[in-house]
Amino acid sequence: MPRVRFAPSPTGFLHIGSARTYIFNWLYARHNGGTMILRIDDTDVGRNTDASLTSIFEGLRWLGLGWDEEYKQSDRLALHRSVAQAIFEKDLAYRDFTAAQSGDSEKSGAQGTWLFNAGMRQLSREQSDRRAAAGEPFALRFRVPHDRIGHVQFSDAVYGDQAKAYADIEDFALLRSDGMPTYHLANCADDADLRITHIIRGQEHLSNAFKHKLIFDAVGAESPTFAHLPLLMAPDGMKLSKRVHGPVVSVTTYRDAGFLPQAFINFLCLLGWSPKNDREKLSRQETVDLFTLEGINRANAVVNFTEEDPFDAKALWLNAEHIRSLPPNELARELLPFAPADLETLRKIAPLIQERIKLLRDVRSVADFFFAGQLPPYDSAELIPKKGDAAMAKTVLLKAREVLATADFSHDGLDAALRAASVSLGIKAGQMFEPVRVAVCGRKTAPPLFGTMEVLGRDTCVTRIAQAIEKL
RNA sequence: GGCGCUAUCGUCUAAUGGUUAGGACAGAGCCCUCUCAAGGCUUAAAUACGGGUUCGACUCCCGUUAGCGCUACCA
Repeated sequence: MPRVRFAPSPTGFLHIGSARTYIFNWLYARHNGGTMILRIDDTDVGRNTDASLTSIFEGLRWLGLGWDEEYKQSDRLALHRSVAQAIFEKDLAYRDFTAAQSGDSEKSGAQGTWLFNAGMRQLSREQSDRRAAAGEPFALRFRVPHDRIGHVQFSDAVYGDQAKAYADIEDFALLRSDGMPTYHLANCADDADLRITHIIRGQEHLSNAFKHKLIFDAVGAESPTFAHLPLLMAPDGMKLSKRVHGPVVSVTTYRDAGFLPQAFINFLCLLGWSPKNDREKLSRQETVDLFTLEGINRANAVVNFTEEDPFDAKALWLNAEHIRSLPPNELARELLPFAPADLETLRKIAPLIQERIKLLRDVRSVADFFFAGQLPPYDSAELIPKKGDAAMAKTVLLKAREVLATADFSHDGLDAALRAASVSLGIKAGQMFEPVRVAVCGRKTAPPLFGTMEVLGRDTCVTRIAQAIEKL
């Protein structure tokens, strides 16, 4: 039984890259009948915030992909320290009394990789114990066997065989001088303890995986299978980041704009993974059925957003697709938080706007005239039909008012009545409908006229037409 | 700088070494039509570059270039 985990650190809002990582883990678990674990990696006390914790839970709850077990790393410090101690006892780690580097260091300009701080590796145990006992602060570093010829190696489920020479891996820290575990240690200690079988995470960790392999080996734990995911990039070519790209990459931005969770999930899945059969629009169950690690590709994927347009066109299209395939009553329910109307009204409106909105929030602009008691002001020139003039508009509206007073107010009844009216006026049907549409909706582009009028009802329609006549 | 990873239309992607390099979104055009959509049809658009290997390379190998990641007592 596979056991997978999503391990966010609560240092910022949940962004779409993290959401995708969660989704892939969840999909893998569900496809294989495994266990999905949520673990909050909160060992960086200084950067943790409650707001981001809230954001993570809110985002995940919205996705609606539940997890089976939940942990918090800060509850597990004793485990981390005991693992560190065990590694130290085996002499696979040593105390480093060098003060922490401050700021961005010079080493990026150096000739090679920094491997360790001089003098600390070969400190005798006695010396080390003495200085520690004297209260001198130290970091605990992993003793990478630099002198050994050979490589750390593992096979990544996505990127294939990986190898890195011992000589190229620096003595990374396990424990900070304040005694807190580093990411590497806490991460591996927990993964081993929770018996994680597959680590599915962003490719930024591919290089870290060598260190992790070293830790797993040091504690005698079987190394989980690694599956690294290609990164999500911004159109500017940079890795997606909360810091530089802001709320456009926040999950809640998508939620608040009116994405359906499944559409959002669908979009994210297609970034870096393909079902290989040209399928694009997928239901949750289809995605679970189709998902495999083999379908994941290796190249980074760009999320095409801009400042003016925060959403990738494909995401929008997928959302529209999912909206269109919803039963109207369900769409009405989804619309409820976005529209100033009750469910009953929305049920009537939903079929009219279903194929006209890309985001749930579009209901406010597309169906505004259903909600407003009084139409917002519009230019009376709008009432003039194609190849017509103000006089024609007036004639049309007068006739419409007359006909509508008694017409059967159903789609077909209205269709018949208004077409008949256009015939009796000797004008084209379109010239008849246009002024009526503007009078009733307040603008030229709107959902189909008869269905709209049916929902609006006789009183509202007749009143609005009368008001339009006033304007002419 | 070192190490690692990657490279197919603008974007997401497909292609047991043999296809006219396919699909989708976005773009353009046409049709349908009471407007707007939706739908249908058409169109434009790609294998980063250079070498190999092979009868044959998007596919395998090498190099170049470019991008990304890691190189912290962040994760």
